[in-house]
Amino acid sequence: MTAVVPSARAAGATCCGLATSPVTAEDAERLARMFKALGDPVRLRMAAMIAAQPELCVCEITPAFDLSSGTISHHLKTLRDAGLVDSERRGTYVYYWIQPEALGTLSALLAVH
Amino acid sequence: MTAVVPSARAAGATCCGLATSPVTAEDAERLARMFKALGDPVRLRMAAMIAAQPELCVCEITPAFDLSSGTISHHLKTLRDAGLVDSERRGTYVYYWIQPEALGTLSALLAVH
DNA sequence: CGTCTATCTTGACAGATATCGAATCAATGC
DNA sequence: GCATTGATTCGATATCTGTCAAGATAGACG
Repeated sequence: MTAVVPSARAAGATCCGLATSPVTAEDAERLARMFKALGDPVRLRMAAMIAAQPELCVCEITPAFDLSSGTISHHLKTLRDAGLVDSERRGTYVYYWIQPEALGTLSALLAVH
Repeated sequence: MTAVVPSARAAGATCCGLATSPVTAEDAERLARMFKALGDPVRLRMAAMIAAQPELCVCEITPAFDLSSGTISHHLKTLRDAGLVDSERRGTYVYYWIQPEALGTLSALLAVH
């Protein structure tokens, strides 16, 4: 509770996509699920790793964390269920990649304008 | 697990700020807390309401939800602790406003480029 | 000061979540 | 077919979270 008055507030301006998008109760459910998926440090780092490559094998994600393979799978499923990534098995390995549209939706929602 | 190959993947390109930002374990903690704060439908709608106004009285937020005032306070505190909003008491009422820089940080992180 | 109103805090609790280890499933290769 | 390796699913558990009801605070105003 600082006493500082942010510029956007002083200017009387609204700040971002959030302000103008129709965030109905249903929209909120779907969007909140995406934000929630990014709302865990492990999943956020996973998403960052995946976003940095065209696609990434689970076998490369697993050793980057000090977690059981079951837990890794669980987190990846959460990201996939939220629509932030998609995956495909190719032979022995499973590959994950980012869904840029989903990230773009969230980015636009938060973008200051 | 669709068989569709997203364009960004086919192009072999990375997709967003997430891909290039140094998301260390500490960064991830702080950023994940912000995403987590938006990861609840009630809080996301609250943030949207607040973002749509220069500032907003709790007395206007409360009646928009079918929740006890205690729960409303709890959610607002979560948003404030994450750095997404700030607040100030002015006489009888408490006003909340958005912290645009925080939203901007998250937006940039997800922005496709 | 006492009371009323708005907001926040506390205590309790049901339901969700992160995690592990074990079991299962999918491909590969012998 | 069987054993091996990579990944997911399942069962159990400890912790976290959203919620309410009740109590505590902060101002406003007689």
